[in-house]
Amino acid sequence: MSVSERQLTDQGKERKQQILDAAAALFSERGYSTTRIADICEAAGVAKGLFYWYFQNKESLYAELVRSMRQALRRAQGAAMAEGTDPIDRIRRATIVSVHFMTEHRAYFALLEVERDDEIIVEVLRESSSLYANDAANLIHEAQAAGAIPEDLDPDLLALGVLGAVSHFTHFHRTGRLDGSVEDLAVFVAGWVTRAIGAH
Amino acid sequence: MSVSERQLTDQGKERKQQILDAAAALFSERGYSTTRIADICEAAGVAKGLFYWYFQNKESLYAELVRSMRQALRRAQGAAMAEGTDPIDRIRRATIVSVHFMTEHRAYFALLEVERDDEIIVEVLRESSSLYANDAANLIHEAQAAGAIPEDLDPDLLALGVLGAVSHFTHFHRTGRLDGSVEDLAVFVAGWVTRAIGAH
Amino acid sequence: MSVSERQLTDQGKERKQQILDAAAALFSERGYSTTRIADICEAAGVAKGLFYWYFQNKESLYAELVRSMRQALRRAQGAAMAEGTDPIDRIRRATIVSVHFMTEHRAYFALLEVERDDEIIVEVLRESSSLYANDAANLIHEAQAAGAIPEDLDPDLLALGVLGAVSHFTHFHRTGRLDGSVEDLAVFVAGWVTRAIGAH
Amino acid sequence: MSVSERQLTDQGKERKQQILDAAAALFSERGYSTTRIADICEAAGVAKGLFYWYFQNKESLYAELVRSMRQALRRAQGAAMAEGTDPIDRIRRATIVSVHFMTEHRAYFALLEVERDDEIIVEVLRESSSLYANDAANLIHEAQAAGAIPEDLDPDLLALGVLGAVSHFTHFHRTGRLDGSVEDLAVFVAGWVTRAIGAH
DNA sequence: AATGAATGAGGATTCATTCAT
DNA sequence: AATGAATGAATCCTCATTCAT
Repeated sequence: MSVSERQLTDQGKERKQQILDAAAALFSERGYSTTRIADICEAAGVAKGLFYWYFQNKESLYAELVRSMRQALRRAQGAAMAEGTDPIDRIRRATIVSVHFMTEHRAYFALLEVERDDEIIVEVLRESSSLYANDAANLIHEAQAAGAIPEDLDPDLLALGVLGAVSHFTHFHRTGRLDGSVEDLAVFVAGWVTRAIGAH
Repeated sequence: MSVSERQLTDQGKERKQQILDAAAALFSERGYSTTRIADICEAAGVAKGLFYWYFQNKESLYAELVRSMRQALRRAQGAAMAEGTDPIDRIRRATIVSVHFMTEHRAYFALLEVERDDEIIVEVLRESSSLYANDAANLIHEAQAAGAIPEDLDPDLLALGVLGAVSHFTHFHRTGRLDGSVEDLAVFVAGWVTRAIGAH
Repeated sequence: MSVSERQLTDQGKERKQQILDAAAALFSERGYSTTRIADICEAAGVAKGLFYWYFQNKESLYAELVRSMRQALRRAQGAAMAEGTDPIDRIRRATIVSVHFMTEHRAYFALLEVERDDEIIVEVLRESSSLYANDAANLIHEAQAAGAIPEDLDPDLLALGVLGAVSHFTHFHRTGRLDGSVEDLAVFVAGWVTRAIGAH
Repeated sequence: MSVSERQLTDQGKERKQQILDAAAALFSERGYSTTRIADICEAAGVAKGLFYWYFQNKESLYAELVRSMRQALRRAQGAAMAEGTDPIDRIRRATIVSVHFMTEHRAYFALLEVERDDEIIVEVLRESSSLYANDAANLIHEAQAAGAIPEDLDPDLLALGVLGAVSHFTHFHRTGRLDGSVEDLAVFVAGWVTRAIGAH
């Protein structure tokens, strides 16, 4: 019976989470390739061999980490975009929520910036980011229809811009190049994207 | 005699460049840690031992690659920012030039996105990006003094935003998520940052 | 209470046999060291931990397999050798029976050809083969006394020859290098050894 | 440049042979799977990493060992079979030479009896044995045409018998179950196969 | 009896770096 | 300058065996 088709007990799920958490912390702190499986296990307080009871290998642990984080972010964004009807306002809210979420879970989001060599991981990352870009593009389109954003701007490009802005500003925050409060940063980023997409 | 103080002949410089080029191609294609020194030497057509005649180690080769690329970009930006006197216009020009430059030398700029585990590499990258951010901040400051940008926006944040926008739009281009011409993209990005910094 | 002195219920004996059968099949198919205990348990449909309720370890399972097979072969040979009084004829019969038996239980006899690294396994194998060689040597001796086999041939060498012939012809059969019927093969081998021991 | 396409210098060939010899000794002494690559390197007096300069992995070292030994045996047999014109005599000579050769190089031939799990190795072994069987079959055929061997015996089966006899008797010798001189053994085996193939 | 999680020693392999020539 | 052989630390992963339940 291979790892993936293993049916976990409640205790098993907990153990697995322990390992995931330990890995997330170490990856974001010292990087992916610098973190040894032995380190992860030690941090989680389990034997080295147990790692392979729960995960196929290092890479698949990483993929799982990224996937779970993406889901959480998606939920937060979804909630923010659902409220209100003004599309511009919803983009603003989603931006603010995203900045908060990504700075709060900095350990997890730092993971997105480690090594992007492996095909599988590249795939997961791309998939994960395009979801948000899609949502944003839809909202922008809506806003353009309502006359709130100039029609001559490509909605897909604008959406990528929004996505990139959030990820870049939180990146700067993560790497210690910003010192104000997260609250202020979120508002600033929301303002930045609002202006950038040409909203009036 | 250590590597750094070695006096290279013309032929030596060529040889070294061969290695640098091979490394750049491989790094950007398969990533930093996935590329072995043996691969680089094979691609450059030299023996493995020769690598250490020209470079201290793998890390310092990387640093050299990044540094040389930064200098080239700097020159291009410098020329663009020097022309004209309107600060906003100079930001626009620098943005356009940067987008062009970074997409033209995509192999090199992909290097900036490899994993950032090693302290030295992190340092080189940070140093390299802050130069541009600095220039931008100065221009923005100037524009604010001239009343072309609202005073209540933090110039440093805006500068980071400009830097981030250029780097993420070219990233999307590099990873194949944009299909229009580079010309169009550069103009779009210039527009994006102009609006985002609140220029009127 | 150690494994060996465990008193098994009927159901227990069945379970144990399930494991033995699964192991025999896997060993002969993929070899001893390539077969993991986990594989055996999965094939037998029991949990990994249960293995150690019935067996001391992997090696002793193997020894048990070999021993039980040897006994069965011994019984078959014994019956064949008991009938009739002509020693040469008894060797022929035993040979024919052995070839039949070993080809019928090919899965089991393939086990004898796994690697022989472990001391214990070597011991079991040697013990097992020398019994047959002994029987054969006695018959040959008898035949020599009766003038049916030249006295100048060493009976022990001849006996080993008989043993070897049976085992290698069935080996060739097992590995697919012979295609005729088992019936024919058995007769051929009997003829081969009869001639080889110099019977007239 | 992968291992196989590496062009070795004279010194390199020597080094490689050192490793091969050390491996042969260890394999035959303690078995294939029990011998670690670290052991081989230690015995050969080289660093662990160097192993992979000369060999792809453990398995391919083994295959190379088997191949080289087969060639040597083939040469010896070839010489023996070439002399004289009587086919039966040539089989006798080849048998005697083989027994001598295989007992002299016992370390190498013991290798044929270790682990046969891996596909590649099975292939090498089969290939290696079928060459000899082929030669023998041809000689037997010739002898049958000349009326020296009964026509009703299948020459291919007889040839396998010859092959098996040589390998079994030398196996018994190797494992210490025979104590006479090699000279005597060789003569005995030659007699055994001569009688067994029905020569008169 | 039975389960499946947990342990940890062990071994193969990689690869940056050094060295003799 | 150049070569390619040599080194050995580092690390992933396997798997027999034990343990708690």
